[in-house]
Amino acid sequence: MKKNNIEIPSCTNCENSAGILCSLNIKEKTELSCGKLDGIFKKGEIIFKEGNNAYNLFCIHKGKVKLSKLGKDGKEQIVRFAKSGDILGYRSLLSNEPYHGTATAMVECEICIISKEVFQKVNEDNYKLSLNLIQLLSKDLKSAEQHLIDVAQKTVKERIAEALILLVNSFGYLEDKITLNVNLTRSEIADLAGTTTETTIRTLSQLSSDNVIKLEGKNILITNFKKLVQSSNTYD
Amino acid sequence: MKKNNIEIPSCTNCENSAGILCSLNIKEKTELSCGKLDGIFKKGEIIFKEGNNAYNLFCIHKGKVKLSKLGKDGKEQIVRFAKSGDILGYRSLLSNEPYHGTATAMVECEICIISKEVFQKVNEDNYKLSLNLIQLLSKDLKSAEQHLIDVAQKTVKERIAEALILLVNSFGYLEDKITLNVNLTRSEIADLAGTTTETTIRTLSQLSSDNVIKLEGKNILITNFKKLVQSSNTYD
DNA sequence: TTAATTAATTGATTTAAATCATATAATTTT
DNA sequence: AAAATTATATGATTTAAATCAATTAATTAA
Repeated sequence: MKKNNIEIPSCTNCENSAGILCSLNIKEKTELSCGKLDGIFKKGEIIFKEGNNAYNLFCIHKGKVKLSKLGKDGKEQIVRFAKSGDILGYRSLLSNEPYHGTATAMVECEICIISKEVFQKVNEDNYKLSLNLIQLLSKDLKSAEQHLIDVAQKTVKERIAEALILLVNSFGYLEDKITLNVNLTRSEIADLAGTTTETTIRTLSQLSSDNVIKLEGKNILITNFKKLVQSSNTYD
Repeated sequence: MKKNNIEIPSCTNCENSAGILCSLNIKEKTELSCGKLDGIFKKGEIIFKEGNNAYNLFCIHKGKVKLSKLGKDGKEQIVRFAKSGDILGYRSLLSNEPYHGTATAMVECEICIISKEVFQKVNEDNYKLSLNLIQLLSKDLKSAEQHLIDVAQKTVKERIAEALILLVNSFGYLEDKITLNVNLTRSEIADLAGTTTETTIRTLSQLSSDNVIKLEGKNILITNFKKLVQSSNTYD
């Protein structure tokens, strides 16, 4: 991480305030801001590591982050994504546990680093924030359970389609409203869908010849979202 | 559900107080108790159903419950178990969402039913309870993520071994300290491990000939727990 | 107590997806 | 700009586990 001449504003006038911390009043936001560090993480850099002691809350000001866990034989499983306005590490801070997963910058990221003590103090004084955290956890748990069922019961093609939908929902499109606003390697898509790189490549080209998506170098264009949803066999 | 002549004590002197509600003081426990209903659910009876509106918190006074979700083609996926002292439904109540899964009584259960309003009120006034809920959710999320990785990366044998370990951790043994204190059908074990009934049967008899477990009718005896853990290939 | 379901078992066959093996293209590093 | 590394691509082969099929055992209902 590079701690340098970046200028992330105080929490009191952060444009990302629509996120989880929006329920805080000015006094609390000031308190949260007090003593925070701002850091730049380069693409590929690790923000925190699974199993390490948790001392900080990370608030993504700008950028894209993947959360992953290590499985059998060191195989990576991507469990979630995070972007501007999302917070990371709060679970470990509130439960006094090591970080549950590894957070990696997918692009250059600007991130505010808030100490455990400050976060705990603010949380203690604000029921609304606790409730927001409960709801956030609840949402994450719901999608983890859904992801579990998907991996357990769906075909690879359905899972890859589902992975693409998750990417759309997490990061959206470029200005053309069709090109996925994120670039993962085939191997990362595999780690997300729970399959292998080769199978991912084959499946993507299959979806491409089905005219569901279009592959243009690193970019994936979603040419037929409706068909993509059908391909994912999602029922809810 | 049968609402009849059972006598579950007030929360103030419930012997299950070691659970999530232990942080409440007498006044709050009394408040929680006030207006609660007690019900008996017979084996196989549904306590609440995935997708239904959530109006109540369920507190298991006695019994065993499985939480499951429906997947592709109606295939069931067991996501968690609950027993005496555990609470069910709080996620939906706090997030104002329908129940995320279906809760089914695995044996005859005695369950206290607390209304949404009462639970919300008590929760609002007690930061410690909120924190406990956050930690509980956090724990559930952690195991859901682990379960996800297991299903995505492990072999069926490893997953079945893992499922048996989960059953030991959830329900323990009978007095002989070797017989699993819960009976699932082969098909339910399959729904937990994310495989088919036939494969489950074959894998269980394989574990049996490896002298890891012993099959005695409905009962499963864990004759070599250490070997079971090895079979599950669990690394943490 | 017999009939009807539901659960457990075992064998044979199929298949989806992993693995293995190379080849080529695209980045990075030197 | 060349070398080295990493990512993408495709074909051939293997394999774990699902599916299909049929039998027996154990519950539950009539």
